[in-house]
Amino acid sequence: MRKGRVTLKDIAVKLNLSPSTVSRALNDHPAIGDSTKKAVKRLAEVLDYQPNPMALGLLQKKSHTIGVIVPEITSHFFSAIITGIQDVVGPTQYNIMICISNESFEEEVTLVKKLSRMRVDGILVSPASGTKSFEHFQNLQKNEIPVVVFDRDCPGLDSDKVLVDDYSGAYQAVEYLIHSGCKKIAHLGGPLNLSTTKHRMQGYLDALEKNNMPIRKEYIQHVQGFSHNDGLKPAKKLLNQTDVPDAIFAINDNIATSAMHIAKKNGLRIPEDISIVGFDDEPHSTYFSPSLSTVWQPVYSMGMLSARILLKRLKDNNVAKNFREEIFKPELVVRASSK
Amino acid sequence: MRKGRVTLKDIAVKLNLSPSTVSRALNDHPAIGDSTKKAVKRLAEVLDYQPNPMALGLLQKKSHTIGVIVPEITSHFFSAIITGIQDVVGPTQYNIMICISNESFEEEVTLVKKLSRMRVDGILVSPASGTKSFEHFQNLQKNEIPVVVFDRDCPGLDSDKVLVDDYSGAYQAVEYLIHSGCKKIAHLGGPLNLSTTKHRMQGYLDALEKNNMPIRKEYIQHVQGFSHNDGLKPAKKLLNQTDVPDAIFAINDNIATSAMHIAKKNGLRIPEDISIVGFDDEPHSTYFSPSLSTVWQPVYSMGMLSARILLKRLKDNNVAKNFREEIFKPELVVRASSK
DNA sequence: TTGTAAGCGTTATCAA
DNA sequence: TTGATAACGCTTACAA
Repeated sequence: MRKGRVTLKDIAVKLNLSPSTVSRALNDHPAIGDSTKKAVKRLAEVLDYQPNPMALGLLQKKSHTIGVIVPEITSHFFSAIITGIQDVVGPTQYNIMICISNESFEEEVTLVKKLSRMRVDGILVSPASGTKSFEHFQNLQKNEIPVVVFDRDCPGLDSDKVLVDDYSGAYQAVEYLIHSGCKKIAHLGGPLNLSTTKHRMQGYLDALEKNNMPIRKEYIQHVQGFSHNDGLKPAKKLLNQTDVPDAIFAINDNIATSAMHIAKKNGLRIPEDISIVGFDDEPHSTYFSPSLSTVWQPVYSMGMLSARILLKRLKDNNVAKNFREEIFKPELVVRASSK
Repeated sequence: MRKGRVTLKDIAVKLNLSPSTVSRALNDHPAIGDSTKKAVKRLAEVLDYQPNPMALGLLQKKSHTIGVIVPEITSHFFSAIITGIQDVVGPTQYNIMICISNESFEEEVTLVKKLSRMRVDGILVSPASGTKSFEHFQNLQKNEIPVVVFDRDCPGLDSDKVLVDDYSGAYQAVEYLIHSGCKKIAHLGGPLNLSTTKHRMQGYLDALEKNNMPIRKEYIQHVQGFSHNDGLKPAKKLLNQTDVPDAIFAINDNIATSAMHIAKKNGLRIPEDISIVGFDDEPHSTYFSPSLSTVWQPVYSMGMLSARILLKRLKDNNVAKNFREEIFKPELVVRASSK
């Protein structure tokens, strides 16, 4: 009695009832008398009864837990998505297990296995930049664990998806640079196999082409990761050539700051000599000098929608086989780092 | 058979064994024959058997889950701590459930209840800035859930603690400002009831006093939250008075950037007219212009140690009643925002 | 309106 | 060396 938590049985004994009656009373079963219901609920309250989720889970073959796999949490981008997810899932019966893959395919696979072993009811995932194959996600689906992919697409994977029109965001940014008079627009692209990298790159290329601007290979560099340091070397390559670009469209805000750093170091004035545009609209980007022009994405909404789609699927017992694909529109935000 | 996951029983049936034998074989019980062990393990491998953690949890009254409560995850500070925790806990049998209180006492209480209901085996927590009472943590302890507090102290709460010598960090920073010739050193403090706020403030006050500098009330302002925007108003109050400070020691890097922002706007040169020092050493602080002087904290180590202490306690069945209190030393990092 | 009993998947105890 | 059984806490037919 002193040991361990209060159980249904404890309440049953104290009230001279059977555990099943207590269970039904707490679950507002119609066949239970009002007086017993009240008595049970009162005692449960007093004893601070908390149903054991493991017993429930075992019985219902559900963990009531949703796994969330993100590449990292330091950026506002992913942490805002997580906030969106939490705000939707929080009020429900589900718990969230946040896992960080550190942009590593291997860690992602490990996490997926772990979550699968845990019997999570569903998974929200934005794949690592190193992720090229999606077997691990398909294994989840084989185990009837629904997967919702967000932000970074997994081409070929049949699942619900909540994405951003990266192509449009990039196109907007580059077309704006063109219209502002830039003639030599460079691109600092992301890790090569990411869908976001590809789509933004395509937006960049198409914007140039549609505006009859030449595509110059030496104006395209790719970073290996998304942190400031990852951008320094590629930015140097871009800015240390004889025919210096007069604009850089960067894969994200961090990399844009790498470009700003190198540009300043090389004595270039921003935006007079070179315009710089990022992607993501990280909060602190506003406070750099000059403040960074960038492409905003509806991150919070993405998180919420991803969670809602998963919850709906769980509610419907994962029967619907028609997967949803939702695509959000990003928006260019012009600040002081561009003309 | 087709439905649901592979269980011990499935394996047992296929091999004409009893479930208990299979269980023992998988757990390398000495009394099981080598040949059966091999057969069982092989089949388990083939069938991709994954033990059901809920069954185990029910039996052992353990969830094998550790709850982590942090006020936010956007700062490098907390996300690095989380990384430290993950790196220690990841290789063990335990899972981590990361929860974000959004600096709100109410949300923190809700999270604690949720984790308690979940039967987490232990909790690592850094309290919200709104948290003044610690009953919710004491309730956990009553339920024999060990609590390790990190970074932000809970005065009066008996538990393991992993803290930083904020006093020393602040003292170092302010004394350095004094030695560099600043005469009018202001402080942008944090939310009032946080231990970190108090200790850094005391370090600031003592450094002034020990160096025979006057303490001027009008040079002390407090922010309500830790984001850039929270710092703008207090920074204005500090910098829009007639006798403008020639140095600001800010509670963290975000707030320091608020001060930088207002200082620049007011036409002050940094560091010629005013020195600014932050706290936390956020990675992007290096890339502001001028790069920010700040106080570094061993965040990753803090996360690792907190996790290790909790794991140790779990291993020892939470018997030891002598709580550990570990205090890390922070270090001043001088960059370009100060003389 | 309430109680009984079975079962979810696993391990530990006892017996064989 | 292995098997049968009970137990963990809960829900749900089925019975009363």
